[in-house]
Amino acid sequence: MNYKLLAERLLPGEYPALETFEEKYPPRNLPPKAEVTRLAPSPTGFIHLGNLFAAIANERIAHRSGGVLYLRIEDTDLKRKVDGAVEAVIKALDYFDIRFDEGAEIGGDETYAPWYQRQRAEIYRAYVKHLIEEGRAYPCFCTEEQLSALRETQTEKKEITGYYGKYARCRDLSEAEIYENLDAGKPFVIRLRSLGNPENKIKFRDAVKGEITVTENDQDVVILKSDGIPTYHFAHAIDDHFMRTTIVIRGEEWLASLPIHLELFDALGFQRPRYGHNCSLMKQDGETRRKLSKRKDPELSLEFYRKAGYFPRAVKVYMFTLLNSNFEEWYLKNPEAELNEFPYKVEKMGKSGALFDLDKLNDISKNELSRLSAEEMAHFLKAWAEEFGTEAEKGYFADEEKLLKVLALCMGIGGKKRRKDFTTASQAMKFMEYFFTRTPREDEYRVDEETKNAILHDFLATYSYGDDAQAWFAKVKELAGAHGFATDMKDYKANPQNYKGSVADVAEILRIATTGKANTPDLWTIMQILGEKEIRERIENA
RNA sequence: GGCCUUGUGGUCAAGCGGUUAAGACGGCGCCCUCUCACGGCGCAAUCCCGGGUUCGAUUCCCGGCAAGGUCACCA
Repeated sequence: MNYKLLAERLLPGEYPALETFEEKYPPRNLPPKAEVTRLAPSPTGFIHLGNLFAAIANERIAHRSGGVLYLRIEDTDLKRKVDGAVEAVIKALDYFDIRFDEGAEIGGDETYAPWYQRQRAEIYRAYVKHLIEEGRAYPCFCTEEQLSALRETQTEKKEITGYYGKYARCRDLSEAEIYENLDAGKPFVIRLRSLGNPENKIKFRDAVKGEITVTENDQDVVILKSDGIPTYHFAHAIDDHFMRTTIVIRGEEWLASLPIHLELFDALGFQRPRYGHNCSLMKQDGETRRKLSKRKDPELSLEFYRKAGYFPRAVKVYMFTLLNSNFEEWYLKNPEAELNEFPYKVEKMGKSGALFDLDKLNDISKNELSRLSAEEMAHFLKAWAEEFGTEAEKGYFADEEKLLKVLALCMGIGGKKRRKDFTTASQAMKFMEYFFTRTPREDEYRVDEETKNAILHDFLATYSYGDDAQAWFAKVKELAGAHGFATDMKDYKANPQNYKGSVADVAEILRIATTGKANTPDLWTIMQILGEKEIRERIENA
């Protein structure tokens, strides 16, 4: 068979000599240990935790080594395209401090552009043509129906499904048959003529999994679709070669197609990049666990965290704890250090899929939020409220002085003890609510109406806004004693039968009367912020 | 089903032939305390199973089992 002629018929026209691509996209001029990594999403615009997980890994590996992180868009499947998706991806990752050095819609060094695969058609086709000329690729005229029929019979016979060996019908088409099909105008795809044998096991060193065994590929996979666009596998080989990727960190769902990629790199005569397959995030689902799924699990979406008002750094810290097993210990020892100072190691990446643990994230969130200054917290909350808050909540930011006071109180900023009352911005807004509006009573008084009224009345009678915390509490104690409540907690615990209750119960009445809640931060401070007029009004109406 | 990966408390995990098997989250209890939150102290809870190798296996080997992934002209 004259492959040269066939190639010309299949992909007519002049293509640049292959060496010109090598020259056009030369090896990068980087320090010896620098790694080039990438993120290669398809333009669906949906970016999720799994993406972020991989993004952080790739970003750290590139930037810690003085290398490059770039963004490539895998838009070979038109069905997946969504407008504005690329910007959405960039924005979403930027929220977590992940910046690309170059890539689609980013620019940077243009040497390795374009970053949209659809714009790289010429390169792919040149190589496909070359493969055809070498007899390593061939046209396949099988229809979708034929292919699914094939799959069915294979399944029935309990054989491995796919296009390989004796089932690769078009592989051994005669020259005459091929031209006959072509002349008839039948659509075709180009398949790789695989030379592999699944009996052969290859030892492969995965950067995160370590030594693994892979089975040689024998599938004649499609490399060029009937629309003239390459499949992912082929584009991956070409692009990661010419964009000079040194290491590919991707989800372990790709492990199964690794044999294909290895064969492709070899067939093209390219040096393979290193690969690291990281585990996927799992979720407990009844008895079993499964991969977090886009349809069932809202917490997979990054948007979920933004809406709820999780602090971006908190999500990132959580990702780090899952990504590198020694991160948590390091962070405990270096609480003041920048996240980027952490010595990220590919070898420290987990080998098994971790269950996504919201409790853990929440704990981290509390801690991260408690590290903020009042100003930083105000800034964060304001940005959140503007986008997601209610009208009332937006109003909290009108009186900045008061807001900062509230925050200082809520978080104990400036004081001896930090409070950790909330994990998200939306919780924080709820937490601060009673400072800004009179909220409906959430907790009920645990004393009868008469006692309550008497206590509130007497409290107001002696209340003085100018009292300091100690003087204030002394009065509360006095009030407690006058109404038959214990003033000393120890004594109360020893002899509860002697009293109607304790100062704690009296304080609770005052607390509910002013805030509507039985549990709040320090009452005296709250009263100081609210102001005398407001306190009196609230208590009188309680 | 074939192929691949993984298997230490409820969760994330350290561990690399000899340990009282770290630590964190969660749970429980106590202390602090006007409530809550914070903080401090403490408790319970783990090496998937079966064979080897070895004086000794969580650790090495083999075999099961279980879980996950993947088998497209999607990525």
